[in-house]
Amino acid sequence: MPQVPSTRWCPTPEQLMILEEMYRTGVRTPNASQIQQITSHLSYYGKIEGKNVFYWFQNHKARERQKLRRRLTKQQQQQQQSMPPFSQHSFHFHNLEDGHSLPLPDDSSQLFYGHQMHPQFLQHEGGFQEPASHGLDLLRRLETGGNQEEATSSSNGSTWPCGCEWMTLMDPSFGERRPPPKTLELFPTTSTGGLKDECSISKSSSCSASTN
Amino acid sequence: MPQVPSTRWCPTPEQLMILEEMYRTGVRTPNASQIQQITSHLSYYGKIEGKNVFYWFQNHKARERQKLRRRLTKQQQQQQQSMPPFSQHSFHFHNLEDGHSLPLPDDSSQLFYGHQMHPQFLQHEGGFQEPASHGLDLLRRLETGGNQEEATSSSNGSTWPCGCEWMTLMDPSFGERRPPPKTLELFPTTSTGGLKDECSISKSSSCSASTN
DNA sequence: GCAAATTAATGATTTATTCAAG
DNA sequence: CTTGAATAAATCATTAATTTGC
Repeated sequence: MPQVPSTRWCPTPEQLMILEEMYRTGVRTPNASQIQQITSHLSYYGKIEGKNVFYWFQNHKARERQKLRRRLTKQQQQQQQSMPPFSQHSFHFHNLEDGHSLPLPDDSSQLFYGHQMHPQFLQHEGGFQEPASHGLDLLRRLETGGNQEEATSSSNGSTWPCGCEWMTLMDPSFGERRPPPKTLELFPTTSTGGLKDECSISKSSSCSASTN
Repeated sequence: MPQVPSTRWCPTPEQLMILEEMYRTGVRTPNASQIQQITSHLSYYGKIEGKNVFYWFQNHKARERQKLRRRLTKQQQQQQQSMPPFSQHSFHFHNLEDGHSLPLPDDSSQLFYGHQMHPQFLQHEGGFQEPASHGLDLLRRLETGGNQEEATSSSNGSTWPCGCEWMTLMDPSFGERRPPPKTLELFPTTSTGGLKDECSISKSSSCSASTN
């Protein structure tokens, strides 16, 4: 019996395919409600949570970029090697192995691209016998119209589309796995122990308690 | 009237003082429920959200570390300058301006330190006439005992103490500010436009759709 | 004294890096 | 070795301090 519930999400092929298609279509950094929607759609194909979707886009974006970068620096290095050894300095300071800021294809918006997407959208050869239409029209609705947020940002007004998050979990419906019987680890692994702080209550705050 | 509601959180002096004291006491990376608690405690002194607490610890930790790092590198440079110019090479590769991985005082736990804290804890000279005891015993309860999570992690089992988050906002009670009438900016500033993707549905996933 | 202009702090996001499961 | 998860670093952006000319 599956007594070790496997700690991390394992995407099903369908989920993966849809995510990749969304990425190809331009989705890079979906915001909270978009993630919510994507999650519920993908949950049709298997267990999934919002954070999985979030992390997936983060990682995929980063690693695509990384792939590109490696490819470019490799090219550069080959060019460098094919040059006379004189011109080999001129770096030496700054980017020694990673090319810190290259103009790479990034997301250009917090929102989905509005441009017309490939209309065939995953309908090429029907890789799965799953009711692909199910996830499909939902996704399409995501991209074209049905956003009803943008005025429903409840608490603050700042949309805070991403970045941090927790507090209340979102979907206690999908997963129902019990926590692994960890032994209440107070000092997980890197117990540097001695606290050794260096902070100082430097200055009292600036803006006094105005209701703003 | 305050028609421009100010987009970002401005901590009150009390909030700031409490946060700094918690930091000094060893709190570095509180997890979701801890942030929840801290937030509700601090909300006594003014409007605040969970993400504010999260960001505060992130930033404070990072900037303390940065301060230390700068101090150290400055020392190093001075030492370097007071040396004969022979020994000036020996870096040149790796950390050229930031000392990428120094053994700095970091958080040593996801949880609060259990060690005995200064028992006076903010009770030195009563900087504020606020009922300081209010936030105080609450904080103390945070540090010593009253965690009832660790078994209440609802959805997945992974505590996922931090990192990302959104979906459902947590405290719609504190803030009640309307969203600033932003003009629905679809392409914020850096409209790189062309999408230029480079992705490839590289490989189908590994684990098939097991319910796990 | 006081605003406009500049600079410094710091709240909020994004990106890079690291860890660890499989 | 791939990749989900998490953390740290870098960056952006806004607000407060501070300076400067009047």
